[in-house]
Amino acid sequence: MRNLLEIQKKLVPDMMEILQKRYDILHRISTSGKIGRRSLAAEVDLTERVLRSELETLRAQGLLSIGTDGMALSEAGKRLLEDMKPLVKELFGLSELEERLQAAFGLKRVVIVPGDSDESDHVKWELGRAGAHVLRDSMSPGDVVAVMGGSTMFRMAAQFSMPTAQRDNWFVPARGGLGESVDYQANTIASELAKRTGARYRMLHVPDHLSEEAYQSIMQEPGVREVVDMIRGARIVVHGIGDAMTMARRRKLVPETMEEIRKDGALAEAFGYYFDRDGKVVHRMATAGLRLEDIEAAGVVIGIAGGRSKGEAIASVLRFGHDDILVTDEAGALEALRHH
Amino acid sequence: MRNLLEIQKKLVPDMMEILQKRYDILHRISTSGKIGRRSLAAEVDLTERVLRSELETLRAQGLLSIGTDGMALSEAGKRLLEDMKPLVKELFGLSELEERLQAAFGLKRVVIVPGDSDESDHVKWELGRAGAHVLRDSMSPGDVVAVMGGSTMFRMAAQFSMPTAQRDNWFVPARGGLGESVDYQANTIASELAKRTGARYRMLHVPDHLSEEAYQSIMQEPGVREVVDMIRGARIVVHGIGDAMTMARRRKLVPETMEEIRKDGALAEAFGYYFDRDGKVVHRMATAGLRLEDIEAAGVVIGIAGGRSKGEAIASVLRFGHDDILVTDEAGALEALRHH
DNA sequence: AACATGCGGGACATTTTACGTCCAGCAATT
DNA sequence: AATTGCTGGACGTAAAATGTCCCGCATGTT
Repeated sequence: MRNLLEIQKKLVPDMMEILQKRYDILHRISTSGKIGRRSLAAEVDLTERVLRSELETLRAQGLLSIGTDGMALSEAGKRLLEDMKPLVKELFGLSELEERLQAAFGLKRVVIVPGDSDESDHVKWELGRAGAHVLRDSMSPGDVVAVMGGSTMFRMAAQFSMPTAQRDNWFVPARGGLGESVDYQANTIASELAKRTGARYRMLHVPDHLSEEAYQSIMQEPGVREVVDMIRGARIVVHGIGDAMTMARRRKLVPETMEEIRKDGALAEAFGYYFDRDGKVVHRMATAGLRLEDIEAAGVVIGIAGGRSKGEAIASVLRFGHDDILVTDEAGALEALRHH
Repeated sequence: MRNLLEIQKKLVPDMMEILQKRYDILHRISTSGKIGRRSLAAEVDLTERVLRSELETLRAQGLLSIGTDGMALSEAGKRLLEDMKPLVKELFGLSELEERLQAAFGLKRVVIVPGDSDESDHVKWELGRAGAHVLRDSMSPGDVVAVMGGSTMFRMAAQFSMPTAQRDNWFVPARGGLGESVDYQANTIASELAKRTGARYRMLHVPDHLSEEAYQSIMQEPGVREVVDMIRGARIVVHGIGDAMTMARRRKLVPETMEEIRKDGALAEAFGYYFDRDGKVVHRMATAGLRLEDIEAAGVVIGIAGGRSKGEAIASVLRFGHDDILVTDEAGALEALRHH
């Protein structure tokens, strides 16, 4: 956050969008030569009326010359486009990257924040904020949102906000307790999110890792059963992405299991599962939380992770193919693309 | 038009305003420490509701921490303000200049475009565009607008536009013919303005300079009389500002008169009158057009002139004291202030 | 010469957003 | 305990954005 552009993005967050839209329009006119409003609208994918408003402001700025036979750039418009050329990459570079990631992994949406989470804490927080933003956009009244734990999710939750409180939204932890710092527990994060929006939440008071029999017996508990049903029916799932080995260690898996998943080529971890480089699940276990089939059934799955070091893991989870939205940083995006 | 900022101003013209507003808010919070919404609204001169919307977006950007005991900057907010410090002058330098000019000459409004008209034609056109903008803002339905001639006025008219055609506006030439290029005639400019907006216009088919008897007789003509009455009742007057001697020559004044006004210290010319450095009128003559008393009676008087070389003339006319709005460029503004 | 096409721009109903206004609930201070 | 100042919710109204349709006008085609 040092140069003018970054400051402007902070103070006028809509600016980039508008800037890009108008640049698109000018650029399209530039390449098309004389063109009419209707055909232009189709090309830049705006409704006729919206485009018209844009054209009016562009004309008011003296960038367009509009005649009865169509419109073209004025001299000032041509000059402006020329002057912009060297800046386009700086301005819209991330948007291009977003589109490439989106196409490469068949995602619905990609959001990239500038920087590298590995290098700077600031970027980590920005990543969280971007994630919060995306989640907010994705939510509708009545939604149940299942969230994972982790430091990224924590930073997301800490910056979450809703314009108006939605009392009929539910936040639930996607999985049980992990024996980590309490701040990073899925339970904690679900409650934080709920608190910050006036929504409601449920807690899942079971350990994440269960033996089969313990699983069967605890599922008999009505208080648990109820929450689990809610979790498994969540419309939105938000999760971080981690390195497989680091997560395995943090989960305190028994050495044999660790060796096993390492042998299987486990590379990434997400929502409690381990994935190899092809996005294949190499390890699964009984869980009271969200299962793979619930992920597949969920309406919107949002992955949040950044940093060059996580790029490969991100690519691996995306290959799994059930994420709809990815929120990452520049370094993570580039690295993920490299492993495509 | 080379750097990012200039490009953004072109493509997103409202951006600077928003940027400044939000910067103001942050800055005020910064100096006030913890402060409430109502008192802050009074300080930054916004209604409570508008301020509230701004605060919401600022908070969404993570720049504010709002508690039940008031608001303060978050760490990110403080850092942003710190990062902005070196850029403030570049960003809002002209606004400060505008305010200083406004205060110095008791104007209602000042608009300054960057650059120097003497140096660059581009600035001349920008000056015209800014003038057009100001005029548009000033107009209300039913207004009669009297315009002077000159190249600046020409560039203003050429870029004038209205969002929606106002059939009940009138454009009239403030004075008669001047024997200059037809493009720069007040008549031509009035008609151009009318044409560009769907408004109506009248022409004044008399020479600007008249002997007393010619004046008396021509005013008997009903067609003339009618237009003259309209001119003299104009609510808005738009004029350029020129160097006295240059204009005298262009007007082809007889040598004796020229010598006379020179002796009187004539320095500037505007709406057909000559002013000395104190803003005193040093020469007046019979005119079928706008008279001084009409200027004084007009609701809005807009002066448009730029360039370092015109700075002194601008100061002189502003001293006269009947202009409400000044549109100039950076060089003209600085020079005018120097002669204050 | 008649015609069809595509153009900008006017018009208007409708949706969406912004805004002014008032108030409830809360925390700190008097 | 009362008061003050704070945020955030609520809501009707004003204003802006938008979808939709149409008209007159050039231009190129039949």
